[in-house]
Amino acid sequence: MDINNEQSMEQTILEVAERLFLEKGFAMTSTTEIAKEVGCNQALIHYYYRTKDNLFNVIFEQKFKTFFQGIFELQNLGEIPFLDKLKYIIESHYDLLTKNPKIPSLILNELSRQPEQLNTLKDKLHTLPEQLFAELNRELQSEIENGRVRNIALVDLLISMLSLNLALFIMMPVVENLLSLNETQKGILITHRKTENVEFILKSLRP
Amino acid sequence: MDINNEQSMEQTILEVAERLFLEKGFAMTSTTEIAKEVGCNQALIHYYYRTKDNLFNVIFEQKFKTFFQGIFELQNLGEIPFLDKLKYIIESHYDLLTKNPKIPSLILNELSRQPEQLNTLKDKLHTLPEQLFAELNRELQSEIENGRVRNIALVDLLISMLSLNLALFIMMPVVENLLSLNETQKGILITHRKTENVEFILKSLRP
DNA sequence: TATTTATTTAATAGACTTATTAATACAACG
DNA sequence: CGTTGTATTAATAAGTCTATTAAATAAATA
Repeated sequence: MDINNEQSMEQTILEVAERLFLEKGFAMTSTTEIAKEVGCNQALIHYYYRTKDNLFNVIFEQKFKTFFQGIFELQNLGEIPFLDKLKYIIESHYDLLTKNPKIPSLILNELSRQPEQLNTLKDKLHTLPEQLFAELNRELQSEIENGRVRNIALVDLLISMLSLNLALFIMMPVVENLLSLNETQKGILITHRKTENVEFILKSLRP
Repeated sequence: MDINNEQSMEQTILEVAERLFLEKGFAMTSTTEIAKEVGCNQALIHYYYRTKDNLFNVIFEQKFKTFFQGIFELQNLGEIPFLDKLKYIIESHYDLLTKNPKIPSLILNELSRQPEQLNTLKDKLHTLPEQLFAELNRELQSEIENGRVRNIALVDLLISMLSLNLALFIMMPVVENLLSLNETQKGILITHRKTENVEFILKSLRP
């Protein structure tokens, strides 16, 4: 496990902990186990991170940010047509999920463990999506008025987009097992559902 | 907690355990805590159910069955048009989720804890969906050929349906918190998304 | 080199967990 | 009434988990 010649212990612990927390969640991962995988003494975990909670929150906060900032940083889209923009947003979001397939489950599981955490995190996300929403809404209304998109509320559209993208990744551990998918097949499914989701949404928006 | 004058202890334990497992998951619920909520001695849990694992699996299996049988028992639909049938399936599924909003999270969380469990459960679900799928596929193909539905694979349609229905309930704990929804508002959202999902899907299927 | 500082370990306290066992209360029944 | 079987409890073994402390080692610095 530890051919981490050059890497600092502190960093190695963080990485191992991240992997284990993502795999098995907070409750099912012990500092003892992290230490064993790192190949160090268990006290060292506490030396660097004081408490298990703290270690977890360091990781969690980082993942949370990665994730939500990834969703909202949709600048430099400029003046492309609305539906193209939508396609781009769906695909970016899907790509983000593909790169971080286990973050959603982590967030959903652990936020119900410590719901207060949400308020702390809400503040730290000053990347206010309001602006983005407002602009998208303006464009959507314009498309509807011009008869290029059927009548639909932005919030409903966004929930549907989010649902279609997110669900596959949340269900993946079960799907994988149930259908006995190997890595290749899993990859094919993921790639396929990306285009499928875009098509499904755009087709639904036709006037 | 226990004005369970007439109910047997064995049953009370099961019900309290069910509630706690659904609320907080397997790892975060101790037999000590279950006993405390039931108002009995902790040894009694083990007297009736031997191990915590066993108690959990009794509950889990039952929920798993409730859930998947609920999905697949779509008899007596008879000769109604394909799109009506689809609407009915989506709505039934959504109603099932509304009645059991926490089961999906339970299944997703705990199946990754003990993946072997899936094989056991797979066998017990002899309600083979193959027949249903075959029939649905026949009807879908017919609709496509007759130009009443755009070209789409059944499996993709089903995944999209499942995703749209499931995602809201899985995200609900976070959504609820993030938007500070009270029970009423939550109910409104859930009701609204039911019709929205049906519309979103049917609109997408237009040729 | 000597001394301070940072890293790492061994040992362990203290809390909690699951599970078992033996003892007790309670019921039914002959 | 006394006996038998079930339901329930108290006590506790054995293990794990987090966190702390003091000692040992390694690194840095003067």
